[in-house]
Amino acid sequence: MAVSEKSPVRVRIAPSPTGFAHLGTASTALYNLIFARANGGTFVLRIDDTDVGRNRPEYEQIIYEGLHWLGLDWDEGPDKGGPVGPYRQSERLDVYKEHAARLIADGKAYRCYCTAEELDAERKQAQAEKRPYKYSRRCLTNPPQGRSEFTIRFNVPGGEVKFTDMIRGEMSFDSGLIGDFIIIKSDTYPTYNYASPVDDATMKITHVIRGEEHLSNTPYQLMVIDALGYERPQAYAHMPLILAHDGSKMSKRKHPELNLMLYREKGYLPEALLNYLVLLGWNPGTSQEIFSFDELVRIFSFDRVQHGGARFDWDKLNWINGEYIRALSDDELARRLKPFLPQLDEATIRRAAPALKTRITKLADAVDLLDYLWTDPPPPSLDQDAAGRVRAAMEALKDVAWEPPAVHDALMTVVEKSGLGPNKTFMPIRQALTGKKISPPIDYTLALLPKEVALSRLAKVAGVSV
RNA sequence: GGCCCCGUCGUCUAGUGGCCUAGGACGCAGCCCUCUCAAGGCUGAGAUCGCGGGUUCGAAUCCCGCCGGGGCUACCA
Repeated sequence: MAVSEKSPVRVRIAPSPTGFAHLGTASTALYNLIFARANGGTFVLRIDDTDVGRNRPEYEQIIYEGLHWLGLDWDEGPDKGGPVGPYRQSERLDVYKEHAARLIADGKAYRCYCTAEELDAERKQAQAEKRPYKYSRRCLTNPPQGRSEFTIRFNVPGGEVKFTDMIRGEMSFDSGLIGDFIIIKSDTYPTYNYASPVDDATMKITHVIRGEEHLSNTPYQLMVIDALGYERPQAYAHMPLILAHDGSKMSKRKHPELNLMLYREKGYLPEALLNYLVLLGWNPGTSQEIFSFDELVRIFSFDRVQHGGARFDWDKLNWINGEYIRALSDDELARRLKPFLPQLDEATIRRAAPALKTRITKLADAVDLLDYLWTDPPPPSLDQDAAGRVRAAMEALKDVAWEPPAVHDALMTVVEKSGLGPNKTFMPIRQALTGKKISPPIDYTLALLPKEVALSRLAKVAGVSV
């Protein structure tokens, strides 16, 4: 993507601290960071906390945590500072107020004393008459007297609003269809379509990369920037939305996959999640599907971004996560597994790593495979022959080095003597040790357990006392 | 309702007038490998390209209409 030389690239994300860290925030942050790094630009984090009713400071911390987990770190933000701060909208109230005063002085905004009820009635009236609703502009010409509570409305000038979307090309909206919208609420806080462009302009944002839900908001914001006499961002990019698996919009209630922290809890690797997200709405035009961040910085481009929303698919995410896990070294896998296996010491986790690698798709899957190491399974009841083979195995194992290869060799001599397939010997052992029919390869299943514990579990099912 | 965006296998997608009897990936099925489960290898099923009209010698690709989905239309962001 060619970028004009005139000003250094500055991009931003502007999440609202109104709940858990959002998947969409992660996705938008990723595209912004890629673009920033590709152009030697700056990535800004701004907190859009103008909804007094829903914002909570702890939610801001959760956003930081989620972004840090993914490695999507910002250059300027509320916690880091920077040349164009403050970066929290609630701390920029005077900025919005000053700009609003200027707009009013220029006749580009005006106070509105209408009550919510009156506006509601206007809207219903328009609806009943099947007429597209636009604010009546009553307060522009003859505001009601003797009221003290007011909002400030933007005086929409009319005309075409044009801008460049890096994904869709030239966009054009008829602002005659847009009513005078509120820019300052009666609680003195700014609305989104006002605070956002004021901040984008004063923070010298050059490229606005955000979700598609903001495409229709862009003309509102551009009008504000124009009215203030600021330079507009060079371009916008509206990324496709991430839809629920059934094609509907994701909702916090119905779709837990919206919650970023869920992925960490389930054991998705941050780099795998990022890889999946970038593929949801973009492709390189080649068959490559696994990308490092640096690779993305090199090859990502907005002209290969999808225009329509993409459905979230756990299966594909799981596959990608598995690919990343398999690509990890044993040491690294063990390190990442550690928080998921608090019952085990590091050495044990490390010894299990090779056997786990191709068997788990998420880190948390390791628990099912290894929980026999800290819980005693109920002993299965075996028939005489099987119990006999277990006894033979105990005998063969007694003096063997407690490592998978040695264990394996010892067991094979028992298999050979039995004249039966290996499973006839291995499965009873597996069940005796784990209580399950599925476990890591039998040599690992044995060797991961302390030798005495393993032998005592075998003894229990073989009907011998140790 | 108005404005805007979108519509190719179940899902993510390639495709920009002939190379498409529509390609890849995930998932699914079968086979091979194999101590279980995976991983890996191979094979296969799966899309009349939302529908209907045009334009053209020729359309998934261009045009129009319709239908469907999504977004915005808030003193939410």
